[in-house]
Amino acid sequence: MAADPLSRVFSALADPTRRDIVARLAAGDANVNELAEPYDVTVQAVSKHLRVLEDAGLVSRSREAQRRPVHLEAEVFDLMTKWIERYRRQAEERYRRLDDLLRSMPDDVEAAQPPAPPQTGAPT
Amino acid sequence: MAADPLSRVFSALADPTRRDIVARLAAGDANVNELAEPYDVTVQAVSKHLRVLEDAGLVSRSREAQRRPVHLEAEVFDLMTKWIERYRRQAEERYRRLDDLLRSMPDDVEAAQPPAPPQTGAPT
DNA sequence: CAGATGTTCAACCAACTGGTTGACAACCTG
DNA sequence: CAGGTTGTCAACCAGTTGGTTGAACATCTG
Repeated sequence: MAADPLSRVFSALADPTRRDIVARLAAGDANVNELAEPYDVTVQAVSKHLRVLEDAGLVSRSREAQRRPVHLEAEVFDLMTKWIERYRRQAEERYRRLDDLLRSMPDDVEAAQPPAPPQTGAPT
Repeated sequence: MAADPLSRVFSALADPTRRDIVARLAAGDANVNELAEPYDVTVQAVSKHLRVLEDAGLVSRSREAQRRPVHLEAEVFDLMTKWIERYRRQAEERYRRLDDLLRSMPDDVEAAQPPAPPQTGAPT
């Protein structure tokens, strides 16, 4: 269970059952049995799914008698959206600039090799 | 390789190497050897990573002599952001309403069981 | 045509995943 | 306390994943 936070979150949401659980938790907290009910798997399997979501920081579990209400922690979503938006924007920006460049070029140079778009600096 | 599109995208980005490749492609197209260079794995391994990214619709590969330039397809990002935003918003909305409710309650009812927050309807 | 270069395919392997069953811990309730 | 409810832990299993090596394919260049 090492893996960086971002990998854990993406990985956790890569499973449809897990995404569905998140979707349902967005409507309100629930305990394990309730969550497991609609799926055609054992409660243990759902318990495992919840562990994965918890390790990813997507949910938290409190204690309430025998029950363990599961609560969605929406903040972690930001981690993903930030990552995604960063590179989406960068790609779009690059696209725009390439476009401008092409538009400003004389008509007969079409076959020339496309000059590497000016790097703006983009680490990791 | 069945899996729904959303699972494929999340799954593809769950790997740090793959995320790094996407990050670098945001700065401009590149071919397999170039992409493989910084990592401590064989070119074949990177080729496999690219296949995963391609299956997820995150990149496309054209042909250019022996080379196969890889291009980032940023549109698929929308699929994720839409999913994320939907439930993030819903969770925040629920939170806000619960907050209002608590604020409007008489002081001495604290110990009462929290009424299930009014479901607004949230499928799948 | 004979290389060199760039990329993929095929077979294999260790590690991880999502599922199972069975036992057990924790807690309310009769 | 006995027994039901709720949830987790442990061991196991089949399938997937990320990596390897070795061979093959495709294309430019001498």
